[in-house]
Amino acid sequence: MRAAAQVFRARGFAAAGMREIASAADLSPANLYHYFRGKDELRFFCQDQSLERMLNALARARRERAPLPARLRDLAATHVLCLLDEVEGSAAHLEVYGLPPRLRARIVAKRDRYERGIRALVADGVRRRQLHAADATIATRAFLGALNWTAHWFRPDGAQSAQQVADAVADYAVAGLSNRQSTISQRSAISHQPSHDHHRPDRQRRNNRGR
Amino acid sequence: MRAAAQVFRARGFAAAGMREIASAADLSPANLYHYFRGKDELRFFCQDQSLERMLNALARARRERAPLPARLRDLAATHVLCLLDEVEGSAAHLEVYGLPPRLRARIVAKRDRYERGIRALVADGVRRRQLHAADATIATRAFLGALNWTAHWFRPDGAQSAQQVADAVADYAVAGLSNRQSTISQRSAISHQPSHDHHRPDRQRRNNRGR
DNA sequence: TCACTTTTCGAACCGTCGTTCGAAACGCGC
DNA sequence: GCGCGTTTCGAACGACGGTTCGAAAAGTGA
Repeated sequence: MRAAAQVFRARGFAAAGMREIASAADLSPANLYHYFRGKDELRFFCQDQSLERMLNALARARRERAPLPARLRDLAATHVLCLLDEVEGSAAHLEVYGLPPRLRARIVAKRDRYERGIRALVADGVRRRQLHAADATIATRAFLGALNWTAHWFRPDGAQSAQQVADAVADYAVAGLSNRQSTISQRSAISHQPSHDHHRPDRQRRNNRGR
Repeated sequence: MRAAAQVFRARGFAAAGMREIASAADLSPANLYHYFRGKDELRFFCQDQSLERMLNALARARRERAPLPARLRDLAATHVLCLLDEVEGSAAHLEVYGLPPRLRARIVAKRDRYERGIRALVADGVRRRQLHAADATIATRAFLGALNWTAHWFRPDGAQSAQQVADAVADYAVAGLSNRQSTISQRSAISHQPSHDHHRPDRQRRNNRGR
C-alpha cells in the first residue's frame, strides 16, 4: 500500500500501472492480486486510510479548547503531513472519478463528512467573529485547496522538509481565514477587461451549435 | 479544443479518451487526427493557451500602479476564471507528467515563468511590508493551490457562478498573504503527537536509500 | 517427513486506447 | 459534369494495462 500510494502520488492514479506498483513493492504483478482485489481496491484503501487519519485530526480540532485559529492551524498542518510525510499517506483522495460504483460512494461520503466538519468550524468561527470569510463553503474549499495542492509540488528531496512545508502552508491557509484584512480595496479599481475572445484566426467555425 | 479541455477537466488527462473527446466534439475519432497530431499536442495546446492568458494577467498585474494586494487579487480572480469560466480554459496545466519530451519542456518553462513572476510580486510585497509570508516560495504555491483547486470542485450548474467563486477565492487567497497572523500561537500548544509510525509490521526494509 | 496452507511468479488473456489507412463524401471553381 | 483538395469515417493495427491461471516455491504444524 505504501508503494501504491507513492506511485499514485507521483504519476497520478490513471497513469499508475499495476506493474509499476508491484515493482515498487518488490512483488510480481500477479502476486499483488493475492493481497488486493484490484487497482480500485488499492486506491480505495489508500483514500480511506488518509481520510480516516484526517477525520481523527478533525475530531481533535473539535474537542480542543484552544482558540479556533490555532486549532485550525494544527488541523491544516496534520492534513498536509498526511499527504506528504506519513509514508502510507496518499494524495489519491483527490481523484474520485474513475470507476468504483460502490466504493466511490463510501469515499465521497467520508470526504464530505470531513469537509463539512471543517466548514462547521469555519462557520462557527465567523459567527463568533474569530474568523472572516465571505462564504464559508467557498472559503473552506479554498483553504483545503491550498493544503491539497502541496501534493502536486512537494518533493521529498527538496530544500524544506515536509514538516516545514506543512507549517508554512498551514500558516498561510489559516491567515486567509483570519479577520483584520488590511484594507484591500474590496473590489479593485483596475479596469478589468478580460481581453477575452483573443481573436483566434482558427481554421473555421464548423460545428456551430450542431446537435 | 473546447471539447478536449472539457473532457480533460472532467476525467483528467490520462483517463480521457480520444474517442470520448471526439464524440464530445461531434467528430469521428479518426477525424480528430486531421486537426491535431495526437493527444499530446491537444493537451499541449490547451495548456499553452491557458498559460498564455495567465501570463497576460501577470503582465497586467506587474504594470498596474494600484496597491499590491489589489493587483494580486485581480490576478487571482483572472486565474480562477481561466480555469473555470472561459470556454476554452483548461485545468490541464496541472498535469505535466505523462509523456511529451519536447513539449513538456516548453510548458514547464512557461509555467515556471508564471510562478516566478507571482513569487517576485509576493517577495516584493513582503520586502515593502505590504504583504506577509514566512517563505515566499511556499506562500506562492499555497496561494496558487487555493486557486487551482477550484477546478476540482467547481460545478457550472452549482449555486454560485464562476465569477462569484473567482471573487471569493481570490479574496481568500490574497488574505492569506496580507493578514498578519493574529497572534496564533506560533507553534500551537496542542499536544501534537502525530501517532506516527503506526506500528506497521512491515515485510522488510529493502531499498533504504537505494538510488 | 508429510500433508496442507500460504506466497510467489511467468505467461498469457482480453479489453481498451492511441493511432493509422484507405477510401468514400463533400465543396468548389470551371 | 469534371477534377481536385478537403473533410469525414469505418475498420483495423499495435501496444499497453488490468487481470487471471496454473503451478512451482516457501512456510507451518505434527
